[in-house]
Amino acid sequence: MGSSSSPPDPSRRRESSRVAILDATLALCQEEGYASLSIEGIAARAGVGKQTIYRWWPSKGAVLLEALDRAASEAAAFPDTGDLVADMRVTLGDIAGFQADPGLGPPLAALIAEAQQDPSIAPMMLETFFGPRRAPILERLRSAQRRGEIDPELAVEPLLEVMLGALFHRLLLRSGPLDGDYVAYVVEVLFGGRAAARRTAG
Amino acid sequence: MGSSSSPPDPSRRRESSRVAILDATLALCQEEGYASLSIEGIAARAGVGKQTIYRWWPSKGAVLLEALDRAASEAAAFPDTGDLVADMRVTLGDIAGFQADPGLGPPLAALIAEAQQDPSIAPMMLETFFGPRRAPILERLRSAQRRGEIDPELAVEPLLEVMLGALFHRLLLRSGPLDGDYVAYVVEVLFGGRAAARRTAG
Amino acid sequence: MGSSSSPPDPSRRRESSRVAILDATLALCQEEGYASLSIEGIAARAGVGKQTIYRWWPSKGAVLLEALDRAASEAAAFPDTGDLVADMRVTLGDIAGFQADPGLGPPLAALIAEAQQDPSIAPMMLETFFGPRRAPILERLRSAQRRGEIDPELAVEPLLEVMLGALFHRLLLRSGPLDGDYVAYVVEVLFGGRAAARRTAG
Amino acid sequence: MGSSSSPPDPSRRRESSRVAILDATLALCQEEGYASLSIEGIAARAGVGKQTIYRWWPSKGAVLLEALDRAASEAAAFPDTGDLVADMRVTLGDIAGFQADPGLGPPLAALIAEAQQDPSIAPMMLETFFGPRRAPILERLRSAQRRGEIDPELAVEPLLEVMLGALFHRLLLRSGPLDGDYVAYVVEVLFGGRAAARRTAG
DNA sequence: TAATAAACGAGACGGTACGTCAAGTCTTCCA
DNA sequence: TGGAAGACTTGACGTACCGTCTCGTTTATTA
Repeated sequence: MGSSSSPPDPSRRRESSRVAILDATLALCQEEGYASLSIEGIAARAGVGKQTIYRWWPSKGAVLLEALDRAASEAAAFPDTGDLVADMRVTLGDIAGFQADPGLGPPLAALIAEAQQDPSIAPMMLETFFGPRRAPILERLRSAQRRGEIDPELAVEPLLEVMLGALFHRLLLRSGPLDGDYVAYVVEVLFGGRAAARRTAG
Repeated sequence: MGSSSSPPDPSRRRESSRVAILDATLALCQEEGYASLSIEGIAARAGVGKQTIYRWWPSKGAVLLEALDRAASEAAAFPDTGDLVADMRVTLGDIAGFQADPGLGPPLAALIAEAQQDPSIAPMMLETFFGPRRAPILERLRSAQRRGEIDPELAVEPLLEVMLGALFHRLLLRSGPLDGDYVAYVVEVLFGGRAAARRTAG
Repeated sequence: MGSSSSPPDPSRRRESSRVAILDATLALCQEEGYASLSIEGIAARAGVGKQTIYRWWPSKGAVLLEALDRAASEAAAFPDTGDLVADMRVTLGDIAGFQADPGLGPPLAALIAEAQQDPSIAPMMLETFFGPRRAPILERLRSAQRRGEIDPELAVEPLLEVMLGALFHRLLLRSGPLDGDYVAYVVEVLFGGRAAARRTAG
Repeated sequence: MGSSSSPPDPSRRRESSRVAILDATLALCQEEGYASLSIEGIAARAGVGKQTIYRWWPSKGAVLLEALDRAASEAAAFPDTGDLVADMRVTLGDIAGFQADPGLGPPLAALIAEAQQDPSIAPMMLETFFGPRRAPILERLRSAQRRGEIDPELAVEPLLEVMLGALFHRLLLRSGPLDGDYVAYVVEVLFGGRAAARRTAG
């Protein structure tokens, strides 16, 4: 018996097709929306056979993930001026700007959406896309702990989840604009203690 | 000439079909996942014609929204003991429990996902599903402001977005468990000021 | 148990609805063709409930049969001048004229077509529609036999079938025009002996 | 821009699917009748996707036409013994036998019926199905003219229409059996001059 | 410098679901 | 209580894509 097909040889892969597919995917997603994105449509737009897509990507979401990752390659700013509130405003502002970009936010939202249906997407997204982008922010939070700006006992990963979750709420539920005011609000509430219950006030 | 089709008369609607459709929708979504949920499948399971679904709901997502709303009718707890941190832990804990429920969380996540593709879902969801459930929490936050537990100048709607966004992050990205520890963390960070930059410490 | 429904009482039938249905049926058939004729469309055009049609007619074809019968009530000419060839030319010409009428031929063809699918139509058509119209022609053929114009041993019913079949060929297969030339040809070949093999010629 | 879809490439066509579709079509038509014949049913019975049918045939009738043409490929007898009446009896008898066959007559009748609703069927039928089958009969009639058996001035195409129309009458209206007696009658009346008005008798 | 083997474009295939239309049945309300 | 209105279940329509499977055609090493 044996397996009927061997895995493809990456060294023979045609780079021009790969790029054409990624470009077509992002363009179609931006123009028509993820809902009407189809493998057939991508193949036609890229001038590529469907099999070439199926050969190299496991799913439609994986193609979009790579396309988005490629498009978002410009590094965000991760300043460390010593002022945590100010630095976080800049960093979160960059991320909010990405999400508010009409060409990038919707594909990202679509990808998060797709992850709900396709269980292979969520881990791929966390590792490939979010992981590398979050690492410097976690590092900035840890440096803040070392300087005593934040309680050193606090786990910083969930802190990042809260910060980004706040942005996701607006990205996914469209409950308001993803602008500087909202970013400032989130930073103020988290790092400025603005919502802190004044339990010892009395 | 006149319009070719008139809207259906709700007084002639058959309640038994409506309930069968909602039950079938939620059951199928729980059993097979939203990805393989289809109007055809719902109709078959409910013993109903497809047209009956198309007649009364604009989209698959709208059916699921109503089905989920119906299933989640039991009121969550909104205590007001005077201890904001403790009360928020209870309330957020209830919501996290809902999202962690394997029969309710995935459909909710699917609905948020669907809202990314179908722009009519997001507002419907905010008004029908989230709105009524959030109102008592907002009221609790305002009562906290009146008692001086929270800065009275602070807008409370975005505060709720931050709290719920933190849960959404785990619901949608599966970055960790939606348990009491996480809820306690979020409440502590927001209302306990645990992450507050100690700018005046020196 | 017993049958759940009793046959309707014809004395309570509303004549205005019957006429509206027949008018709508023929009009729709002429305007849009039999293929797109539907009970729903007839009911809507006639301002009548669908049930009213189902109550009084067994099938769509039966409605059209009655509608066509009603529209074709003007008697054709059945002369008996003593000249069989001339008389048949007039009579067949009348029938060909009916079939060539763009408002009457296509519905008749559609009815013959429908009879192929609905076995109750063919006998109904022969009795209701064709029977009364053919009787005077048969009578004319018999009078020709009595006068010695036709072999008295010959059965005349099949003779009529041959004559009308010739017209049906052009009606149904559109193999040529249903005009006076064709009628003259048919009459000549049948009653003029134009195609007769000249076996005794020598 | 250019047309959005190109015609399919016949060289890539799968013959096994074509045959399965034709077999399924004729079988279903014989078993259940043309009225309940559906593209869905054919596809299911043939183990084929619906698109494969839509790709290669323009309509349900066209599929049946090809199926019937395939089933009726055995050549009929076209003798030329010199005796026109006898030869025509054989030839017409063969055709009547085909039409009287319970597996072939009804599909042929259904096709003629379908041609009334679908205007593309009639010419297709005349060219593909009837044309080749009629050619040798026309040739036989012309040879009869050359021998003086028939008036050489007579157009033979309409003569064929009259002969076959006679059969169609019985096929479509079920006014009597399509047997040898009827065939003999028709041949006698046309070529034997049995119905000829004896205008010069007196 | 061929030969050769893989990836490629193209697209037909068996399927599933779409959203629409009409069939015939059943129920409600009106005159 | 007959009839208009129309919601209901059923089932077929023709379309869009799915993911798989050949086809010839590049393309880029290996012989």
